[in-house]
Amino acid sequence: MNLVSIYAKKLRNSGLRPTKQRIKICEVLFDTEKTFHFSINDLSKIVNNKSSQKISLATIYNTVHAFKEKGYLKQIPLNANQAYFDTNISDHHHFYDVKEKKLIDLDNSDVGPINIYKKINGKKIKSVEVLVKLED
Amino acid sequence: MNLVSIYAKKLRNSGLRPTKQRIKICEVLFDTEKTFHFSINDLSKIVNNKSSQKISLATIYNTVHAFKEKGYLKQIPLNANQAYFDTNISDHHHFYDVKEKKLIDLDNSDVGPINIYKKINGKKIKSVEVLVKLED
DNA sequence: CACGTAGTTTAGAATCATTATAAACTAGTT
DNA sequence: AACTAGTTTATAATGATTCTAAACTACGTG
Ligand SMILES: [Mn+2]
Ligand SMILES: [Mn+2]
Ligand SMILES: [Zn+2]
Ligand SMILES: [Zn+2]
Repeated sequence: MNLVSIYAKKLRNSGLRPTKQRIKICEVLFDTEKTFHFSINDLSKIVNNKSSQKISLATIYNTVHAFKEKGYLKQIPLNANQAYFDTNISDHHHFYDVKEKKLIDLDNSDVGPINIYKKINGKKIKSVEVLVKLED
Repeated sequence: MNLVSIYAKKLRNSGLRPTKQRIKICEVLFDTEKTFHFSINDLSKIVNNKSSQKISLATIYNTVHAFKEKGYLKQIPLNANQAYFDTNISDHHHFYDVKEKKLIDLDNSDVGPINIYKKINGKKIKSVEVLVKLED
């Protein structure tokens, strides 16, 4: 079974039709050993440099939102003028190099266990994300 | 010594002229027992509901940036369509209630010690911020 | 107390990431 | 083949933030 049919199946299983746009975006996002961080603009450039059949920016937005919704991507909490996403969907954290404006993964094993002692009535914890800002 | 002259002194010490706009913004931000979270728009409304002499939005932006620069305010790392700031400048963390879109302080004492084992060459840690997302 | 100047405020314009719109297109079903 | 819900797309709209440049002001100097 080739990657394209794996992506098609994955999309169908999520209730998303496996269009050629979504497949191509899957190839860029998931055909790689390493995970990576990207903005919508980054992704648009990567995708559209790969072939002459362009994918519109609107579709990139739609797809990233859909993939995030389905849990295939995570958005990184960060104060920047654009949103950053992560193909690494495991529980993990980030260094943010403020000067270089660069994100670096901090695996869960790179951070000691995090204990939250405060409880909020009727709410449960959905995620715990640590942002470590770096300076020189 | 009244609050206004305390603010004036604080501003002068930071190299900022104590204008009536900045003093008024200081009063809103710092004349209170409790710290709080706000967006630029929140602050603009609060400030301008207090008196008939309005402060322009540009000045609110300028002042918040200046105060953040000087360390009198912190920006909260969060994925939202506008920036959120905090008058609580102590080291602390946040709950984010995703449904209600509400931030809740998590004091340092509400979170166990956080150990970062990974090192980045030539960089040192500037801050460690935890965002705990809540769901029902 | 003028005066000069750097710093500040402001209205309004510009920017730009993101979202909305609605028409054309297509995957999957009958 | 025909139908339909879902998708893509160009384009417009939105809205937070930043920029601009002119008017204003705090404050040191003579
Ligand atoms: Mn980028
Ligand atoms: Mn608000
Ligand atoms: Zn990551
Ligand atoms: Zn806070």
